[in-house]
Amino acid sequence: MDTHYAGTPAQVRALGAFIKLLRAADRVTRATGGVIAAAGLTDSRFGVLEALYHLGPLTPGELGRKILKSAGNLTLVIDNLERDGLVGRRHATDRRRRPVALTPRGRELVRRLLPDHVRGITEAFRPLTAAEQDTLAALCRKLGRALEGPPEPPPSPRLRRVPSGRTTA
Amino acid sequence: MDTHYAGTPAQVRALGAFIKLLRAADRVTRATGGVIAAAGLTDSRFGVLEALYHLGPLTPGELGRKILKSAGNLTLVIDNLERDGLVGRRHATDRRRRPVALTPRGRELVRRLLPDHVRGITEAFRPLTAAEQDTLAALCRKLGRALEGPPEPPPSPRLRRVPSGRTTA
DNA sequence: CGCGACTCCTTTGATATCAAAATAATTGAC
DNA sequence: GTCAATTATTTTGATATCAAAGGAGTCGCG
Repeated sequence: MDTHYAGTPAQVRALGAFIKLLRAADRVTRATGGVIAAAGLTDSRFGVLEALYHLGPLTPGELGRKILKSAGNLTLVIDNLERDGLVGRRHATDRRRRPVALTPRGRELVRRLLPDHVRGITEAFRPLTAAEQDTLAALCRKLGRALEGPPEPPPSPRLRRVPSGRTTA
Repeated sequence: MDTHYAGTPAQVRALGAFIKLLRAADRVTRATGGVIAAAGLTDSRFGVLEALYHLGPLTPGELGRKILKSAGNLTLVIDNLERDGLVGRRHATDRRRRPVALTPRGRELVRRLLPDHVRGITEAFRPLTAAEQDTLAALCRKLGRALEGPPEPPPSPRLRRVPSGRTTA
């Protein structure tokens, strides 16, 4: 849908780019979702499995930061993956942080799906030349990086607490 | 997250573009969602309101095709908007197709939110130059169009039905 | 050693999302 | 006029999503 908004040229341009960006993302997601859906997975589940496949066991907090899901959502997604025997929660020294790891079955599923999934993505991007794909990636990266917000500071030694109220806003 | 996939150069390139496209779309959605959320709306609700604002009353089927939501989802989203007094379902000659229209209150809400929403989008895209925004839009459009699938054929005269079974797959 | 501050994850409540099935309405052949 | 085929929307069931609240666990000050 073209924009119907009557604004400044900068606004019309940004709105047009915004709509087309979201549409393209939606289209490629739908175009490439078949392999995942055929395996009985959802995008979110596959995202969790894929992250664990590439990076090894991760705590829910680490997973949430990697794949940009809220803690509450991840609890449910991990619960369902565990129920299906694709991941397992491990115990660790710090019992607040429970790493999630792939089971052998989960690892095998990702190993089997990834090549087809990647082939599907490559096929979906075929309408763009290699140079166009590089340009698209560079622009998306520039935009995404700028909107990332400042990186979280590394964990610092605890501040001494003061008697009156919290130290944070 | 950079790709960790060891594939052909074309695959690595497409995968990189894919990830960055989805990340950028996610980032701009989150960056621009504040105005909508502050008004107590979700992205989907606002999408419905915005489509009705620009295009006038639409049936759920037409809305679904415009904003790419399933019929079942739209029923719920429209139900909630109707409950909140922002849209109304109308009766039509063909009682299967019930157009949805903005109420005066819904129209006023969109009229009030749109300028701020568009300003937010323009601000979010500021990290890209005007030329870069145009290039991004053109590439996304090219990609999105290619993945659209053939447009639905216009409604055609009914085929004569044959006695044995259905004519469609 | 006790306890408050803080971290991490789970639970809760509401909403969104889809596919599939069900229901309601229309259309046209016989 | 009847009825099968078709169209459009709703309902159902399962899952995903978030924000906020709650529970479990850790840490360091006094």
